Amino acid sequence: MNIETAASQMEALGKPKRLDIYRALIRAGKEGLSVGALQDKLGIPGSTLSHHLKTLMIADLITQERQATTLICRANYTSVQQLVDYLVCECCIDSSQDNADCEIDASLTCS
Amino acid sequence: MNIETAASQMEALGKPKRLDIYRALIRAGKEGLSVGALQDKLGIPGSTLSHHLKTLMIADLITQERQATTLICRANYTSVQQLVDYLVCECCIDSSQDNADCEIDASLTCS
DNA sequence: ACTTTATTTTGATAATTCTAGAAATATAGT
DNA sequence: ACTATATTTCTAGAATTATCAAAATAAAGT
Repeated sequence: MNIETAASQMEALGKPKRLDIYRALIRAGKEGLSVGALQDKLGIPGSTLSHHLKTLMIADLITQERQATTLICRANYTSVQQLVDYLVCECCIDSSQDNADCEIDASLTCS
Repeated sequence: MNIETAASQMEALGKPKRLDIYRALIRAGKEGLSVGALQDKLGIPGSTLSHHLKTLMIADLITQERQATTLICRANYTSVQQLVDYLVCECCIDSSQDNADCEIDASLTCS
């Protein structure tokens, strides 16, 4: 992971509509969702949705697989994990203090 | 956490310079870094740096504390954790498949 | 070939954002 | 009050981005 990649991924997730799209795909799991299903679910015009999906694709945050005329979109779980790692996994390494009580907790506690 | 907040935080981290600033603060730990120290370390002009810090502040990703004439900046560890939770913690909930083998791993394995 | 369905590309406009020099402000020491 | 240090605000130009209607493309059924 380099900083340009990480920043472009963050940027891709940095607009409410694209974050919405991405989270819908995270929720959808392995089955994914077609472009049309996303369009119905989120109420975004096709051309706009297509642009946003392209941005997420270029950032390697989602994948697409064609099934006849429909395109199935899926979240790329590996890349988001690497992104999160890049963001927080060097916590406190430049600190001269004792890091034992570093406030950041690397284990996510999903509620 | 709502989608506007999450998106604005992602957007704040979505430019290489700001991500660099943020990661420098993550690495610095509780001690934090002054604006001037960041300027020296990253080679960013003062006015540009100040704008970026303001963006990170508004997004609640960092905090600032004045010590005489210098401003100490620190990463807000709580907010980034909430952000990561928001991003991945609803993984697969809309899936009709068995989620047991969901590919996403909620526990970060920092290497 | 034609039609239908699904999605992307084109193109154009509006809006936002990045950047950094110059000037202004804030704080504290002399 | 004056000076020095640290940081922010002002300003403006360049660059990027978001949006979506309309046209184009892709795939498969009739």
